[in-house]
Amino acid sequence: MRVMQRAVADADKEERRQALLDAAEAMFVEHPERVASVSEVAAAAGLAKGTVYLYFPSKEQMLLALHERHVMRFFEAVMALLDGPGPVDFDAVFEVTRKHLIRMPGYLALTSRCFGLMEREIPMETALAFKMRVGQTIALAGTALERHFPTLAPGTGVLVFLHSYALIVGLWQLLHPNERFGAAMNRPELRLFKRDYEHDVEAALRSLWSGMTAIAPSPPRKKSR
Amino acid sequence: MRVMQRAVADADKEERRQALLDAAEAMFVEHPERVASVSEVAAAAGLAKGTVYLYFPSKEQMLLALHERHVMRFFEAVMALLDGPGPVDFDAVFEVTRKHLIRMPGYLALTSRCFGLMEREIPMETALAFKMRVGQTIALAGTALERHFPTLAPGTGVLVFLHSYALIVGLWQLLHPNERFGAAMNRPELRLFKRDYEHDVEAALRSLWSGMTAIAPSPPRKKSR
Amino acid sequence: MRVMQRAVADADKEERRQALLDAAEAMFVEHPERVASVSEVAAAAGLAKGTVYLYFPSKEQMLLALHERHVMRFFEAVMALLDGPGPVDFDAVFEVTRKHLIRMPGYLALTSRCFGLMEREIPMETALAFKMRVGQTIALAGTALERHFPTLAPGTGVLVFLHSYALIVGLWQLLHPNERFGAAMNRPELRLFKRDYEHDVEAALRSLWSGMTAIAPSPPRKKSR
Amino acid sequence: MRVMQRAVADADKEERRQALLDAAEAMFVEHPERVASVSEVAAAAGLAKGTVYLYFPSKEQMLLALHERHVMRFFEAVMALLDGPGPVDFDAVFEVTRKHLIRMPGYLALTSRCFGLMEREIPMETALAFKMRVGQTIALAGTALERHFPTLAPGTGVLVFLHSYALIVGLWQLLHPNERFGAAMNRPELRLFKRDYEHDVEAALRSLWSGMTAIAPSPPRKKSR
DNA sequence: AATGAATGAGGTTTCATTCAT
DNA sequence: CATGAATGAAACCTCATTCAT
Repeated sequence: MRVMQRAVADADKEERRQALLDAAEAMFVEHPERVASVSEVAAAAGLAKGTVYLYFPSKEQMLLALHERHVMRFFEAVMALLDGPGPVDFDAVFEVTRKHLIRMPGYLALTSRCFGLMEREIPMETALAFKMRVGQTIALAGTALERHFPTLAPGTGVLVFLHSYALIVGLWQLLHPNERFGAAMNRPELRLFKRDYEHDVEAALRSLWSGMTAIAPSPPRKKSR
Repeated sequence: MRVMQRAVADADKEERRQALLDAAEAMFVEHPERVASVSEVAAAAGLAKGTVYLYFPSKEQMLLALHERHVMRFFEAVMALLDGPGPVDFDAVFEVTRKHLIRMPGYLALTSRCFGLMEREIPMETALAFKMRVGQTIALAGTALERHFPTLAPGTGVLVFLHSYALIVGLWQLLHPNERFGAAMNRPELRLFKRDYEHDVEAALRSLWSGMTAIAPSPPRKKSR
Repeated sequence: MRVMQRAVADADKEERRQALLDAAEAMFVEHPERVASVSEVAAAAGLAKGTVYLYFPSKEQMLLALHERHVMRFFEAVMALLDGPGPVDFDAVFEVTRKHLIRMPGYLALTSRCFGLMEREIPMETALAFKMRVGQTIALAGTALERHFPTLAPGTGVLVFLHSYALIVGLWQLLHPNERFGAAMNRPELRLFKRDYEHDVEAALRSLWSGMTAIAPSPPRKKSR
Repeated sequence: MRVMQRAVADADKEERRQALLDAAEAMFVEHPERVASVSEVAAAAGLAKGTVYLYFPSKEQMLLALHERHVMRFFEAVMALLDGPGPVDFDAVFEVTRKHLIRMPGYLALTSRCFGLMEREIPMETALAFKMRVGQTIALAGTALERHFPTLAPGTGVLVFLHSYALIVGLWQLLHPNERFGAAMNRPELRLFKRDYEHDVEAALRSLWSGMTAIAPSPPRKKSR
């Protein structure tokens, strides 16, 4: 029985908690189509199954914590941009989005797989607390966004995030590259699905934002990949 | 052992197949948060568990068939509109969308739950064939759409459908009403999530289309609910 | 995968159900100190783990069913005696008791292990229904007993069974032969526990009955083993 | 990490040991239907899980120690009565029994739950030593009892204790009030199980003793509750 | 001595799928 | 064709025990 180094200090424990989330995320990146079992996650973190339950009350709550980490990191970055000194336009926001959301491989897999899935077996109070934390964060970001886009009516900033988020997640589900099909995707009939997800999402978001903010839906100034 | 009337003629068999899909759909409508088990579906169709496997090679493929039926019915309706005699604008398309997609409760639950989920255990050829059929249908609809919206560049009609579809599915996941929270959703901090899905989706689609077709993102002429 | 002969007819199913109870009982006889796992019971019955759940909704309910079978068989035998043509005295009742209760190896092990243990995880309605069935059976036997022991005040016949039962179970727990101690039990200090359970239980019951029925607590007419 | 004051002196250690037993007993009183986990017991004693293993080699042996404490305290009280100056009759002994055994809520729960259960994983020598200590104590009490009940044949005093003990434990298992059934216990079919345990046990013991000592099974002189 | 983080065997239950009837 | 009994691979979670700190 090989026993892992113990996390005694609170900081160490937090680190280990994060390591478990890292492991779970890695499993999602590797196999976006399935939710790893608890033992797999534990093994990936170099820990034993039971140890996971020292850090999370249940598997579902571990996944919820991972999801929250994703969301919060994204909005931290958004807020850093919006509260920062520089000018903010669609491209700036999209840049943050691309980095923290679109290109984070585990993010969308978890998000789309666990919407609703997660809120089933999770204690209601836990689920509500999660929703409240996230809701307030998004509300803040929405308000901040309105400061930079004067055409946004008050209260619609939050909608921009909501709709954009939905579009990103939805498109990912439609288009996310599926390696298993490999060369077969080159058949002409499948052209439709062999799209460049990142490019598409940018175009779609630009359209959406242009509709919502009445800015011109001009094409990106440069190829943005 | 009560034995169901046997389906001998091909037409009877098709009918029974559809009955199974109907049953599966009904289960989704009733419990959008979980995938019914095979025996539940069979029982709901008045058949026995084993019989399902006479009509579908696996559970996953049954769900895929249901999904395909959804998609095809929607696009049939879209094509009927686009190929019909009348004028076509956003509102007309949205009306079809509302009826065949947004208000079909089982549709979105299945779609969001099974994107990717399904492609896992499904034989590659089956999955590809499905994708090809759907892809061609969407391509046709896209071309037809371009005839009615002259501002759409060639090849972008299909994108309108793709992006709209993504937006609808994504928003549903974010906002679809979750009965289990009940009164708790009235807390002010949760205001953000207590939205009117149908109204939001119309607004979001209007914004997206306005961006994509350069039509004016004007509000609906009348309250559209 | 070796598949067991299928039980299709209701009679076959009941037989298989009984076979599972037999298997569970056999495990108790072999290892009275532990409750066998579901797989062990299934394997002992020549079935797969999952099959057990076709016949019992849960492990606990299987054990409860076994317990009920024990109790019912015992009271059937008692009723056969009490309703029979012959005269009935303590010795006659004890003889039935010895055969169906004291010498049934799995009976007492299960009973003492599962009193209270079982009623924890069992649906309340199930537990109540069980109690009601058993309660009525004992009440019947109590009334029948009063017919044969005129000194029993009305309503006390049932108490005779209750107290006797308690005495038997309690004594078994104190004295049931524990093979693991083997020769060590011969140490003089352990003389107290190296009793003859069956003989003791007879003496104790005789004392109890003599007190309850005011019959003479005379020793058995002949060595009763 | 809050570290408890260390127990260095032997007296302190014994005190801590007793505190653990107190805690375990308290858990039994609170939840007679389940055996508390080691960490629950430790927490109830204000100690950490690992500390338990400084005082007891295993959980089972801790429970055995608690059981032994119960038994010994009871027999101490019995001996105090029997060796005391006053006259001794059934009522006097029953009074001690009621106080130290019948009304000790944790006592019977532990006893019935752990008979046999405990002797499984306990080293044989430990189990034997326990049995020997208890055996000698009971033997002493039995002899003392014979001094007060001249009708008891030599060597039968110990049997009175053994059988009484069995009756008390057995009846408790049958009748101990089960709160979870609540109002449902008022159904007429369940009348049988809705007995007054303490009253019943007195009546049963009186019958048993009357049979064993040939004293008259007269009812208690006054309502004994 | 005291702690509590880490372990992992062990147990119950679900359910997609097979196949004898 | 239709049935549903049988299967057994997963999966989650608990908790007694160990041992580094």
